[in-house]
Amino acid sequence: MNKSKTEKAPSFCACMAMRMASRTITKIYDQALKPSGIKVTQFSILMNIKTHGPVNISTLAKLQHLDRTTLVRNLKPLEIAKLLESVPSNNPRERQVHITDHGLKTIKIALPYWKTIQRKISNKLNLEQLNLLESFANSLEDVVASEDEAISR
Amino acid sequence: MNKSKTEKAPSFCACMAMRMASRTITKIYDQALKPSGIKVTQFSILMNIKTHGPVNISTLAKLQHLDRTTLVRNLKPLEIAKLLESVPSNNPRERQVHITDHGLKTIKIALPYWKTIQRKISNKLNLEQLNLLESFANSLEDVVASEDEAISR
DNA sequence: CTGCGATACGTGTACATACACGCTTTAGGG
DNA sequence: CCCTAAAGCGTGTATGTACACGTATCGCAG
Repeated sequence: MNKSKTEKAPSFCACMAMRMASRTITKIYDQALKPSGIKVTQFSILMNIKTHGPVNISTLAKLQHLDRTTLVRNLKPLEIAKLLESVPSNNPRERQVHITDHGLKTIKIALPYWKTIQRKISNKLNLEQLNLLESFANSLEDVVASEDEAISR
Repeated sequence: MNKSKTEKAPSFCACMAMRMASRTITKIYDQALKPSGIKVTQFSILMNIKTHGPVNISTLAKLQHLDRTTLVRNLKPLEIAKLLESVPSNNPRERQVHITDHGLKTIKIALPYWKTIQRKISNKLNLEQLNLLESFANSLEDVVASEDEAISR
């Protein structure tokens, strides 16, 4: 309490704070979405595909700022559950992922639950904080970019 | 841009924004820590054990706001790498986890890399944002608590 | 002493995440 | 036409994450 500044053993880690917050909020959303049978990550994928029509996997990964190979794995359970389909396209080296009727139905079920928890969270954290979250992520992207430059240089 | 308010199709999801930011910042930290051979999650565990002396697993999990069973898995690679040890204690139902010399050495190597990236991030995002991150996580904990009440009631 | 709730731990299962690698195909320069 | 760079995809491996379940021990009420 009486340490002036700049000293202090390192304890607070921005990354771990972020991860902690991520874990916590994920648990909240997953809990809220439970009646729909899908998790928030899956809900997000379905919404993205619904919005951006049939897309190939790489594009979808970029949309979600997600590693492509991660997305490939994440699609698996959704395909098995018949919530979406991935079919070969004209270009034989790419596959088009599109949502099924079952997927649309599931979204319709999940949406009210999502809205409710989204509202609850938005009340708890004010809007500035939420917007800040986006700018936060964007700022971080910048850091990544500059790191990449440093490497390729 | 000209939509007044309250309308707008749902697109921004607080949870997914958080997860995205978490993925991004994790990648940055892991990249920075690469020369030390450990990831930021592992660095965090080692630091916690070093700071809080030998602790049992449940306590450590609470410290990290992490599910206990998750921590059990996360300890595995660290034990295999001999960075820490988990030994039975007087109380036969609990194990004491303590850091090894090799673990201490690894921390010493990793620390400067951690400090550098932490500083870089702190410059990019101002301090208020970082503090806000903590309050953010705490606010979320409140939501979890109230949800739990709602269930047990 | 017996039984029961609370404490502490681990595993099975399933999903999320990303890096290293390898494969196929396409487009374009020579 | 050939060859190479780039685009697109998937898998092996390893870690992170949490829930459901089961096991063992302790402390204590009766």
